[in-house]
Amino acid sequence: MHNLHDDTEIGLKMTAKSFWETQTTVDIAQGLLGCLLTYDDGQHICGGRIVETEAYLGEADEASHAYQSRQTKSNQALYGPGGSLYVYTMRGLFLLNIVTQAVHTPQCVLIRGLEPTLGLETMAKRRQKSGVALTNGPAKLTQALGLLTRSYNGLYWSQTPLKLNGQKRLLPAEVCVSPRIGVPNKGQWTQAALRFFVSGNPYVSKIHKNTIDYEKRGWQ
DNA sequence: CTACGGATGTCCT
DNA sequence: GGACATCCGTAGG
Repeated sequence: MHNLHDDTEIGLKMTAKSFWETQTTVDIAQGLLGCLLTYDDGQHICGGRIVETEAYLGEADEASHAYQSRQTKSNQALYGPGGSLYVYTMRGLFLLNIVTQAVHTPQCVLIRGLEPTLGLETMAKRRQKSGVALTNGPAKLTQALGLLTRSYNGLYWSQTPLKLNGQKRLLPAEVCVSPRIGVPNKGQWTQAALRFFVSGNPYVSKIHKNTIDYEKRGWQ
């Protein structure tokens, strides 16, 4: 993640195309940890710090929707430019990914966990839950944010009601790495260390309770 | 904590 | 028509 930290007298420049297209997807997945993500559904602005991500590595990756260059109407956005959104639905739920790399290189980062900082009441109302269950999963956080549409699928993130800010990024004290969640029977791609999370943060999905850092929540 | 079943859109035959 | 999917909630040990 070398060049993530370099231009950070003012933080990460996520509006720059080069942020998404000149670094590896793995570096971007790690670099997004600690960045602020918010969404305005027109009524309320909600959001928080990204605490968990996964990298999906395109044609070669058996877990990727673009495995073997698969191209369908619903995964088309993966083939777009870095920094555009890939919103995927499964079982009636919405999952938020950000495309990485240049056009026709269908890689992305899945946002899996958020530490809420903005609009907590609204998110609790939408989720009918409180505490970590607000945003400790990829479909939980889209429900909390109110991002329940695919209308921004394929658009560059800054042209949508979604905001990403790496300029006041919190730094993880330690980044943990593990296999991705929900990728069974895919050989080395099931095992691949492509999930990244803030060690000890309570909003990481499926975190072991005895590893939670209640004091600093994994931040420096 | 683990295990299962729900509920739903998309793709392919 | 059927299989399956980047999941979630809850029941039960």
